[in-house]
Amino acid sequence: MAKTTTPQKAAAARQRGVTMSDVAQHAGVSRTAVSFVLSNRENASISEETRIRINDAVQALGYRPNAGARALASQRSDWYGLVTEIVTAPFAVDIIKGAQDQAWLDRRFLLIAPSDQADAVGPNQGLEDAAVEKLLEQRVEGLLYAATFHRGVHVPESAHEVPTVLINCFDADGKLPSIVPDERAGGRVAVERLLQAGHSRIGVINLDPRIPAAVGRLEGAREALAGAGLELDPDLVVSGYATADGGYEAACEILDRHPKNQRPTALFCLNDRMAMGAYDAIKERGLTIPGDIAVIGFDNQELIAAYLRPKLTTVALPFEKMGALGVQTLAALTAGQPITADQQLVDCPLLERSSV
Amino acid sequence: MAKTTTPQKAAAARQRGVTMSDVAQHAGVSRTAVSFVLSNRENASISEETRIRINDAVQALGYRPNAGARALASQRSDWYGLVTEIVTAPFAVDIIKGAQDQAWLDRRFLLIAPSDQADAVGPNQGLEDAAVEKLLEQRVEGLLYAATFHRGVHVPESAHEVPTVLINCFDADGKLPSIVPDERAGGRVAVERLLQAGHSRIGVINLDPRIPAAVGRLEGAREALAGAGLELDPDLVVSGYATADGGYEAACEILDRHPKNQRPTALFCLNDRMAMGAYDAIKERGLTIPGDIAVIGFDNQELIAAYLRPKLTTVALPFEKMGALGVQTLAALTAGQPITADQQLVDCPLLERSSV
DNA sequence: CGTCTCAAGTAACGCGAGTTACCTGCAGCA
DNA sequence: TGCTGCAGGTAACTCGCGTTACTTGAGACG
Repeated sequence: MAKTTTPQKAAAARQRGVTMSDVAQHAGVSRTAVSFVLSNRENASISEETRIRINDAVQALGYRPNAGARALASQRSDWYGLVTEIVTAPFAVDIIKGAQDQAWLDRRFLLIAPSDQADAVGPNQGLEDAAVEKLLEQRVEGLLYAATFHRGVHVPESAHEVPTVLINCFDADGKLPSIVPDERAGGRVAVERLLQAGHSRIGVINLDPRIPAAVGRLEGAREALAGAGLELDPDLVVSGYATADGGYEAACEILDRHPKNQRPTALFCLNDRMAMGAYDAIKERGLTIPGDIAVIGFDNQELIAAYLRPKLTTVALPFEKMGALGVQTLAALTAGQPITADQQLVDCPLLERSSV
Repeated sequence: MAKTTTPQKAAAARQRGVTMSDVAQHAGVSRTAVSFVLSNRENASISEETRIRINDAVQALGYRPNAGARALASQRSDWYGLVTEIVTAPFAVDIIKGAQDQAWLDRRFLLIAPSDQADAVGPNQGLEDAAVEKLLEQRVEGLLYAATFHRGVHVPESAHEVPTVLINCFDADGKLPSIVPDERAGGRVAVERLLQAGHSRIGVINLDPRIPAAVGRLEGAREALAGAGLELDPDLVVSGYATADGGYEAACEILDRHPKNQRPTALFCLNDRMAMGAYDAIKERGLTIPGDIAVIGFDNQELIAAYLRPKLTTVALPFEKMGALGVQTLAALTAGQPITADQQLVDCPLLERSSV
C-alpha cells in the first residue's frame, strides 16, 4: 500500500497509456531492463539499485501492464473460458462463484460466455458453437462448461482444441473429464438421516426417473434402506414434475393413498421445490413437520430451504466446490497433465435444519 | 453454416495457430489484402475474385483471428468490465444476464470480476480496487458496477479512467451515471392494484426504513393512497428483518393488533421473502389468500413468488433490463457521448399471479 | 502517343510487450 | 601484461494484426 503516486499525475499519464518504454526512459535504463524487473526474472542480472529505480518509475508514472500485449508476446493468456447456460437460467450460480474465486486465486481470468441450451434436446444440445468460437478467438487456454442440472451433453469439435472440463454435466461422447455431484452418496445420506431419526416407512417424491439425479439419488436411498435391512416400497414412491405443484400433488397422493397407520412418517423429496409443495400438502392435512411427518429435501436451494417454516433439512449440491474443482482440474490439464475422461464425484453434504 | 472446412485439417492447423500470413500465402496475396477483406474495409479496392480466394483460404485453413493482437494493433478492445458482488451473493443474477445478452448482441465481451463488498460499510464500500485494476490491465473500454441491492456506493479513483456506469446502485459522490429501479412507481403500482381490488385497509410490512428501496416504495404507497383520498395508517405499518421470519413476525403483529373488523384486508410486503413469511402467518390463523387477505410482494424472486401457494402477485425488479440498459449506456459513453451523473429510473412492472 | 487516373494491391511501420543474443567494463589470476 | 569470467546491462527480433503510404498496370483522354 506504499503508493507514492500522486493520483492526478498517474491518472493523466494512464489516459495516454504509459508503456514500458516510458518507464525505462524515466528510470534511465533500457526497456529490456524494465521487462526483466517486472517479470521477476530469475537469472537476470540487475543490480538492486536499478531495480529500485525502475520500481520507483513504475509507481511514479502509474504504469499498468497491457495484458493483451503480454499475451501476444508470451503466447500465453492466463484466460479460461466458461461457457454456461447458468447465466441464462439462473440456477446453480454458485458454480460460477466457485470457479471465479478459484480463478482469481490462481491469478487467471474467467471469460464467461452465455449458452442458452438449458432445455435443448437434439443435435445442438450442449455447448454453443458460437460461444466457443468467440472464446477461442480470445485465445483462452482452456474451457469450462457448466450446466444447470446434472446431465450428459455433446460438445462441439472446436472445444477439443484446448483442454476442456465439464462441470455438473458429463460428456455424452465419453472423451472429456467432468466434475459431477455424487448423487448416490447424497441419496444415501438423506435416507440414513431419516432412518437414524427412527423412521422406517419412508415415502419418496421422485423426479423424472430418466435423469441422472433421480437415478443416483434413488439408488442411494435403496442402499441406505438395505443397510437397515429394509426395502424400498414401490407404493411409497411417486414421481412428479420438479416443481412445488408437482411436489404437492405427489405428496397428496402418498399421504392419501394409505390408511393412517400405514402412512409414511417421513418423506424424501428429491428436490427442494417439491419439498416446498410437500410442506403445503402436509400442513393442509393438519399434520406437523417434523412431528407427524419428517421431510428431507435435496439441492439446498437457499431461498427455499432456509426460508420454509420449519427450515428444511436437505442435502446440498456442492456447486461452489464443483466450480473451484473445475478450475483446478483445468489448471492441471493446461499445465500438461494428460487428458483423461475421468468423472470426479463431489460429495453432497447433509444440511441439518429443522424438518427432521 | 456453409463451413466446408474438414474438421481434421482445421483442428490440426489451429493447434499451431493459423495466422493471417498463412492465409495470405495460401491465397497467394499479401497479408494486407487479407486484413482488408477480413475487416470489410469500405474503401479498399480488392477485386471480387481475390476476395473469394481469400475467404476460401480462411475456410480451408480454419483461420481464427487473434483478438488480443487485433486489440493491440487497433487500440480498441471490445471489452467491458463488470465488477460485481452478485457473483459472491447470488441475488439479482438477472443483471448479469441482461448485461451479457446485450454485450453479446453488441459483439462485445464482458469480463466479470468478483467483488465481495455486498455488506461492507465504511471507506472501502463499493468497487474493489484490485478488481478494477485487473480489468484496466485488460484494457477494458468501460466499466460496469452492479450491486445486489439498491444503495449508494463509493467508487475508487481508477474507475474514473474509463467510462463507468453503475447498475442497481448509485454514486455516493454524485459523479457517475447510474441505472436504478423506480421504487416509488413500483410502490404506487402495487398499492393501486390493491385499491383497485377494493381494499382500503392496507397493511404494510416495511423493510429497514433507511434503505432507498424502503423509502421509495413507501413513498409510492402513500401516493397511491392519496390518489384515492386515503392516508397511510401508521398503525398498519410494521418494519421487520428482510427475511421470511421477519415477515412472519411483522404479519402476526399487524394481524393480531386489531380486532377482526379493523384488521387490514390486504398486505403490501416490501419484499417477497417477507411475503413468504406473511403467508404462513395468515394461513396459521385459518385465513385464506386472497379471499380473506390479499397479499402483494416486491422483487419477484421467482423461486418464491412462482412457487408459493397461491402464487404471489408481486412487483418485479427489472434486473435484466437494468443490465441491458447499463451496457447500452456504456456503449453510448464509449462512443463519445459526454458523461453526466444522470440517474436513469427503470420501471418496475406488476406481475399478476393469484394472491390478490 | 504521351500523360493522367484509377483500380488493385503491396511494403513497411507500429501497437506493447517477451526473449535471445550480444556487448561492456572491471576484477581476478597466472 | 594478457586473458578469462562474470555482473550488469542493451540491441534487435518476434508475436499477429491494423494502417498508411506507395507501386504497378491498364484504360481513358486529348
